[in-house]
Amino acid sequence: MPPQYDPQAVEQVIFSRWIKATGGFHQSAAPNGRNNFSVVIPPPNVTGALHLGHAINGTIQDILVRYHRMLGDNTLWMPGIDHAGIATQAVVERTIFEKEKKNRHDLGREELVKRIWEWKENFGGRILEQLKRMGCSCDWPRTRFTLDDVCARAVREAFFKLYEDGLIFRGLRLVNWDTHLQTAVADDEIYYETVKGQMTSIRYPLADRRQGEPEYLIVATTRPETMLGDTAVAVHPEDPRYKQLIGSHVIVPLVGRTIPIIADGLLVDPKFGTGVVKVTPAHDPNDYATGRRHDLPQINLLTPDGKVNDYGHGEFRNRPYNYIGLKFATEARRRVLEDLESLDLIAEAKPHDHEVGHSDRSKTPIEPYLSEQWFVKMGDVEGGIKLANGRQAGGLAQAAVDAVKSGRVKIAPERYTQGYFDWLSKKRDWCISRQLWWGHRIPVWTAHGQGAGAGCVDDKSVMESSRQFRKIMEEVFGRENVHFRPSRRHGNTCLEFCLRTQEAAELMRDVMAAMESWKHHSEINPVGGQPDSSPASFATFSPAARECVDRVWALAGYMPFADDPDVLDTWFSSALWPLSTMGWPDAGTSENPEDRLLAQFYPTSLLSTAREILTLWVARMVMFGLYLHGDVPFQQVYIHAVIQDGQGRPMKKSLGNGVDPVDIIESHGADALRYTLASMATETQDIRLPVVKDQRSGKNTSPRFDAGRNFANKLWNASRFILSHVESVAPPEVHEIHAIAAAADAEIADRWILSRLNSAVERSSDCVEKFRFADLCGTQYQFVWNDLCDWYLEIAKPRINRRDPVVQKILLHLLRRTLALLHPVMPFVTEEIWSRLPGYTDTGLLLNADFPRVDPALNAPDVERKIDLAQQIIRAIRELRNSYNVDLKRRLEVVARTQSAEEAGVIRICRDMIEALANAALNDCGPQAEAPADSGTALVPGAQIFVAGIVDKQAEAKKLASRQQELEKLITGARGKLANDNFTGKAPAAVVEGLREQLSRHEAELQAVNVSLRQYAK
RNA sequence: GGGCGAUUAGCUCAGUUGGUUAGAGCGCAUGCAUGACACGCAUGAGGUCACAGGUUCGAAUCCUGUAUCGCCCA
Repeated sequence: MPPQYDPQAVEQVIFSRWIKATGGFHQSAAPNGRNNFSVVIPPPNVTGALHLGHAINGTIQDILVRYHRMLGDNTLWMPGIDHAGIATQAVVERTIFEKEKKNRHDLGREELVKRIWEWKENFGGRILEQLKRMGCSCDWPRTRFTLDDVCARAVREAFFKLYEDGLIFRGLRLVNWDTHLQTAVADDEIYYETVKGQMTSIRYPLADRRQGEPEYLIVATTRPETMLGDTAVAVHPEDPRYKQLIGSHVIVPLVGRTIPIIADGLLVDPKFGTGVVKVTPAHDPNDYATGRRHDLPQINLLTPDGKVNDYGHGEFRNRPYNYIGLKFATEARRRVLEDLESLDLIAEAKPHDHEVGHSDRSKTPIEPYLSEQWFVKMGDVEGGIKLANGRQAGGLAQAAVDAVKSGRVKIAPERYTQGYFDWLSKKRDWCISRQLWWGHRIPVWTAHGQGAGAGCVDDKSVMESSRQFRKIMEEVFGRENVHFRPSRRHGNTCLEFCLRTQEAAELMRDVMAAMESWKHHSEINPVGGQPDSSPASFATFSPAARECVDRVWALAGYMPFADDPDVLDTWFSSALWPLSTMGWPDAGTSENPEDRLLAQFYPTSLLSTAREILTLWVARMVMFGLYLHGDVPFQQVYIHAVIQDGQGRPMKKSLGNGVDPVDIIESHGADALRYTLASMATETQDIRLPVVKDQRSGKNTSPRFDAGRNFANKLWNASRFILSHVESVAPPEVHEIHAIAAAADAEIADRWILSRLNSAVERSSDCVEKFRFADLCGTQYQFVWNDLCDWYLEIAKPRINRRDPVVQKILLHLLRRTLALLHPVMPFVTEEIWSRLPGYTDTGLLLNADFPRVDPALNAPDVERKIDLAQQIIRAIRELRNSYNVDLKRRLEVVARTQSAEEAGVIRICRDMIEALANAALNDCGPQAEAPADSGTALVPGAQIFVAGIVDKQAEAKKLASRQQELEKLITGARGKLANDNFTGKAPAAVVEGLREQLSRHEAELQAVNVSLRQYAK
């Protein structure tokens, strides 16, 4: 073994050994009576690369998974990636544009989707390879992708069920619109930037001005172009300046529209600006809400690509104004301001910084945009909703609230539950449509046909008139696979339907094409309005599609079908992740044992994730889990901390302060990365990691990772040392270790280290169960570095060197247990050392070995106290040697004067170790031991140590005097406390007793100090 | 604006229901090529627990307020 652990030489070999031996950490779904432990990975973005957030979360999950695997549980860690709709499409569109100067419309939908799939196969999901380099023991053969067939099946089924139950609806709402990508984006996909703008005060003339009233109302805005869509101005109902104007009207300059002056206490702050606010319901969220309150018209001014639409014109003071086709926030704004200026309607214009939302994907400003979108209803429903287990809930959000309130889902750290409740209790409907091409298509079709609702004015008549059509469709697609309902699109009432399966969707596309081909045929072969025979191309369609079109044609003639162009929000498929990855809704319908995943591993045991998606993702998984499958998706949620740089800033590409975990794996090793990250994982919400630039590579790194590297190296060297002395030793059985510890002539150091190991094991298990990863690392560090290396190995060296068979057995036992103990945190180095144990064969991977168990028979608190005294004596002697600059090689002459015979007994038992580790000869020991002349002295609890021949009387006296003062202060304090009836009466007996004991110890020590002081004073 | 959190040694952090003289790692200082390890060994220095009040026999810990920083939701 080389004297330095070299991760690069080890990690890849070990990883392939694991993969080979376990089929890629594959966990069977066959029942076997053992406990189950399952985790689904928060699926990383397909475009993403590993960052420290993934690394810390991967480490945490792998620690838990490996721990449970070593406990013998059936352990499933489900890996996978997220198709990340907008992010991925944006990346690929950008690449294509850079290379070919083509945009998505040049390529067309089908071609773009094909290109994105190609990109995904070539470049996507590299993060999974990076997780493997970290040693993550996911069930790799089960890797899922949110857009694969299995996940798609779940998405369609979920959508269909929600649609059928009326929990999915279409509506006209204000959404965040990315004018560049031309899609709605979620709130969390927006970042805010301060933009230097202008606050413009504009005069709105009063329409029906009475005497004494002002000529104008002055309205301030940062977005003057939106005035073209104003449908009211608002004042505060109690504002004396305007109270009498409420109900009158003003004229919107440029467009000439007369709009009311309304009173709204929520929108208007009378102290801000002029106290008059323009209301543009279609272009501002607050105004939208105001518009709803007052039933104001909504005038949308935008085209999807961010230009002024046909509403952007008008007439004012007998002059036409036209802004159609101008870019909204730039060109139109400039023109509006110019026109207002020439009309002398600008009262004031001053610079104003304001926050403007930008799309995270296109980096362009977001426009609030009124558009038709699909929503999942979050709020309570009349009569409640039915969950898959038969229970009722008020609504989806309420079901998710109840699951946490009842404790079926626990969130750690607990404080995060409040945010979860706050968010869910708003019960805001969830906008699930995105105007993208990469994603799960919304499985809804609209039929605009004569027989299917044309001319119908209400829902009932639509359903009535379309009865025969519905019957045909139900017969063709299967009654359980299609659901109809009336729908309003662009003001018309028509019939829409949702199809349940992929097969049905494919058939529907065939039907649409067949319908078009027949239409074409009938146009060129008109025979009394209907063709006498089918078109030739008709034969290319499936029999089912042909049948459908034949029958529909016979019923109603040409009927156009439109499929919804939108795709679903990525979170919709993510919300199904624990279900879809385990095969829902198919699971349990076949004999295949692989089909039992859901039964075996759902609900999962734990979800580990970052706090910002507690609401967006976690809450939605709970909702869908309950609604679709009748059970929560996980029993425990663990929220890990966020890693920031040394100044407490988040790590961002733009700041250049990020550390790439792969760089750390290459420079320090995967175990060092894992250990360091785990040792920082406390309950805090932020972790600071000072970042420095590596001089040689120029890459960002952090000196913190040295801790992990050094620890792995320490373990390596301790193991190297032990292994070189146990080459032909058989692994000891537990009873042999018990016998050694229980023997009458047992070495105290052996009993001590076995007891220390025992408590390290106990604490480690406790830490893992309670997610105390930093404590876990601390416990293991202390055991390995301090107890094992600094003390035990040093104490045992003489016995090791004379090949004592007992110590060899202990050493091998310690090494085996230590490797197993550390394996969940540092899998590579431990597995590598394990493979070098005597008698190792390929069948016995540490990966599958038992995690150490607590062995109460080996607990020895009395022994630990004795060794503690010996350690203090050794330290005291070393300190004296050091402070007097005595050469390490010079053997010191030592006398120990103890408070009682008890301490003297302990010192005698530990005599060999004290003499060896302090390089001293213990000449006398006991309550009456005489201090040698000219000796230096040190105090330990229960004993005073004298070291002969190295005295500086003055220094010693000074040291003692300072201790004397300290002790006197402590003693006075303690006596005062004990004399206080308030204390003795109210404090717990144990505390009072503890103080008494301490006091008497201090008194005894003070006596010894005083005696010595008198001697030095001579 | 609402909520949550942080502030303890030069740095990064522990400190579990209030109870002995507040701990660790890194860094720093001094000494050491010692037959496992210099990615090491030994020893040491270093703290008004952000600030101001309060509760208590007793406060880093509980309460109130202030300051600074961060996060989440609007």
